[in-house]
Amino acid sequence: MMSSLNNTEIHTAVHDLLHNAGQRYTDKRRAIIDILIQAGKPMLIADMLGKAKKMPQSTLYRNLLVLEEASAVVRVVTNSESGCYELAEHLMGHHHHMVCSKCGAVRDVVVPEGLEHELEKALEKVARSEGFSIDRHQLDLIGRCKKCK
Amino acid sequence: MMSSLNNTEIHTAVHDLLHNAGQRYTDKRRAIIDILIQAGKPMLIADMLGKAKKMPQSTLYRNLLVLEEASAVVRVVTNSESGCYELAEHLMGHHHHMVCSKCGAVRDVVVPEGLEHELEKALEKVARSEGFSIDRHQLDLIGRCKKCK
DNA sequence: ATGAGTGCAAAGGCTTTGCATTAGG
DNA sequence: CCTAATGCAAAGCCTTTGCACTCAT
Repeated sequence: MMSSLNNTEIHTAVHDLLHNAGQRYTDKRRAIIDILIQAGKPMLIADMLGKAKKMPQSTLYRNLLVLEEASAVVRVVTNSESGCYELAEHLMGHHHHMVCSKCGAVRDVVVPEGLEHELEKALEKVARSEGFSIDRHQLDLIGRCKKCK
Repeated sequence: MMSSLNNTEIHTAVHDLLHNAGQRYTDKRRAIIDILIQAGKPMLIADMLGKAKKMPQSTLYRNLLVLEEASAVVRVVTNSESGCYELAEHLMGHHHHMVCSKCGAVRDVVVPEGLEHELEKALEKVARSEGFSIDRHQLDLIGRCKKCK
């Protein structure tokens, strides 16, 4: 049901996603995807600007919106001062986040599939009774990482 | 394990929390807590400013930080443009959020206690193996509400 | 050629800060 | 009395927008 792709497959998938959205897979967009692949975790916009030193802010911001619209990346909600993005779930696999409330570090975490499935069933049931239709869920563990404990 | 308090009990509890933190329970802070009690759900800073018409922005922002520091309120992370706060869990009871990705409406939702407990156990186990200590978790269902479906 | 994508700089919007005034204990 | 809290305005910071230039098809 769930799988992550290798780097080449990811680029191909993103190319297709953009193409279907009537967008081009330009060098800058490829560079952004490469950064997210290499990081393997959610990246702050501030950090992405540090990694891609030649990329103007406006280009990064605009392309993140395009990539999000095409479902290649998702914006991760955090309490950080700057925006945070990662590859979409169908590229990364379903997972959750451990967020350090002190230093802001984010690590990916996977819960047992059985429990995940049970949780989804329960959430679906509650949501249906409220007339709410679920697109996805986001689970964050907030606490202290090894360094900040 | 799970309980919500009545309004008077909440004010008393907040008073004690602030007192323990060496802070005073002033009129403005009480007004903020009243707004959150009345709303019964997470409130955007923008909306709180609308409710408390006489409160300057700086007073609201500063007091939210004080109340958060004293564990009376928590900042809810959203993709909204402005900050979002609600009463802390020990005042509200543990719950999760259904967030409409179109209109931004937030509803509280409670999952069966058994499942919640099982989930916590599993999360604790994963976190421990990473040297991460969990303070709390946040689970959001993202989708469409009845109106926006 | 022709519209999408890019770069630079300026504008926008939410949040924080400085400082003088007021109030709670 | 004395420090914390408040109010107003200005400054900060992240993000968005305008416009001219460049690139890919």
